[in-house]
Amino acid sequence: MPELPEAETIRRQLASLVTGAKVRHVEVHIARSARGHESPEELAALVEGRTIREVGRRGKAVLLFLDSKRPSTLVIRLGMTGAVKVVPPREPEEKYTAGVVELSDKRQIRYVDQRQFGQMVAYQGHDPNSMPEFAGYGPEPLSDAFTTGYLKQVLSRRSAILEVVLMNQQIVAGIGKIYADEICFRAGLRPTRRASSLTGPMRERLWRATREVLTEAVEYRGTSTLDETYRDAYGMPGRFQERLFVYQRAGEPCKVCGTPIRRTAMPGGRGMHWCPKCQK
DNA sequence: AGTTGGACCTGACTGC
DNA sequence: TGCAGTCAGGTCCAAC
Repeated sequence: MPELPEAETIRRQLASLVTGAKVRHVEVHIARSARGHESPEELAALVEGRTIREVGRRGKAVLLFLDSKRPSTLVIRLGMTGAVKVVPPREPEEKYTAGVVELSDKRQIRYVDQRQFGQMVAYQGHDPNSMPEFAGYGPEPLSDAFTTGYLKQVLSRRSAILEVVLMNQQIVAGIGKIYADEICFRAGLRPTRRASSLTGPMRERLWRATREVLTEAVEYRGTSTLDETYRDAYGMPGRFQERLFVYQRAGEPCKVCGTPIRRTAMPGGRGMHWCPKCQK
């Protein structure tokens, strides 16, 4: 599912493909995917006729910053199965195409979302902090605001398990199931352990693992496992699945010590994957 | 306030 | 072969 590395991959590709392009027309094909608006027209009015000045990202969301005079932002939250592609005109439309942004050069930015957990929503202005979806969001894990001091401050007060805390966007933005599992593995910490139980050295390892895993995953252009529908803006799969140590590897031998990887249900019933020998 | 559990959604998979 | 049931998970909301 698209998390920070997948959203960042799409951001970079969109930036090179559509920066400077003008939006001619916007169509909403799945109303649910534009549920933040009263009507498709309301969304279109904030986007049509404007020029894409910059492409940004906040957590797992891709942001198209439009115009500078009457600034607005088109936010695309990818949810579980969202994908954003830039296609030539008259490319056959695939199933679950939720929104189409037609550019004045006739190319289209297509937003496809099979499970429709994602969302396309536009706002006036360019400041993500003023948008309700990002209210209270934690720091970007690859920014300078993400430090071991910050981790101490937020983790020491949390009784929830580490996996849940890592996936909490209010603590740190952009981490979901895949990378929470992988970060815990590389930090040598069980995802089942209470966040407040981490010692200083453990937080140091967690901080380092977070930066390393996410940075490497961006370099590999995200993760596309067998049942992941994730594709980048060119329709290509990512390659980080080659580098997964634990995610979706229950029962398979640990790549470090050979012990079978375990799967434990976390609150809510979702699986956490971890090595009982490498992670304490 | 923090934590937990259910709902949303569809396709893939399992078991009878 | 077919069909019901289960699982997957990002995020919101309700309940404890």
